[in-house]
Amino acid sequence: MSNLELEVLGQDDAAACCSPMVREPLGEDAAVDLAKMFKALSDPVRLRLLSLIASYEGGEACVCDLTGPFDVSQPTISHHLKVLREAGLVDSERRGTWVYYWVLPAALAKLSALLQTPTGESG
Amino acid sequence: MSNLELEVLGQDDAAACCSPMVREPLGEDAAVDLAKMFKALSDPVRLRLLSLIASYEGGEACVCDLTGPFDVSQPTISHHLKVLREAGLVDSERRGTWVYYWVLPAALAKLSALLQTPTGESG
DNA sequence: GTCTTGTTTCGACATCTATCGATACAGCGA
DNA sequence: TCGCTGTATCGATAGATGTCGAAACAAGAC
Repeated sequence: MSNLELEVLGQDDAAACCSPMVREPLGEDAAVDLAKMFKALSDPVRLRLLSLIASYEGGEACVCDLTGPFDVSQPTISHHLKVLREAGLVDSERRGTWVYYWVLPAALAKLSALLQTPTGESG
Repeated sequence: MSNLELEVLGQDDAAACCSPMVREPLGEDAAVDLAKMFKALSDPVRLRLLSLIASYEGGEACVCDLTGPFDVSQPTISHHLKVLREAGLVDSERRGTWVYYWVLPAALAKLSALLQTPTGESG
């Protein structure tokens, strides 16, 4: 019971990690972590993969569904999926022959919150 | 008068550009454009530069304020600022000897909206 | 165990990128 | 115009990255 309580407190601490980057200067360590995630999003194929995965009914897609819509080879798709996974933007699970991928909403929400601008200032 | 009205309508059209990428699959052209912006954000120094610029009183900073806080040379700072500017994330203006940079909130807002996840789903 | 399908990893390669010091350019005051 | 400060560009370099086909690995059916 006491171990469970400690874990919950730990999660609370971790949740207080991101405010808009325009509010106060980013630290070096935070910038390194965030740059990794943005780098994962900096390729058109990977952006489209992420979007396609998330758009699927049920919010997940099998790799076999992902190799057709792109003009790159299957190993390249695998490579891109690995980059997304290692950046913490998606997770995956093997179910028999097939491997399924899904987007991690918390990671996107973190980046979205980071890029928030002060309310009402849209240009 | 009629020309002004057309321009206003044009701006209204441009504002209706971004919905969350998790909602429906991104197209190829949109992905290429967006990847460029994410690529600009994929370097730790550039992230910190963007954040520092936006955090300044008045929302803008002179290059002379930006060369000190980083462990890279002045030409490297210039190069990074150029990348940010060409990605449409910042704009700049020379005022005599000094060059000032400021963040373009609409660009950040566009990316933030793109990364929005369905309300209430944070993990 | 063999064969098949699906997926990941490997190695090579062309291209891209962050960084540097040197240099060119921009602006100002005397 | 000259000398100075501030900034952008240039050319070179080492390291990173997207892509491919081949090979290795994972799982299922017979």
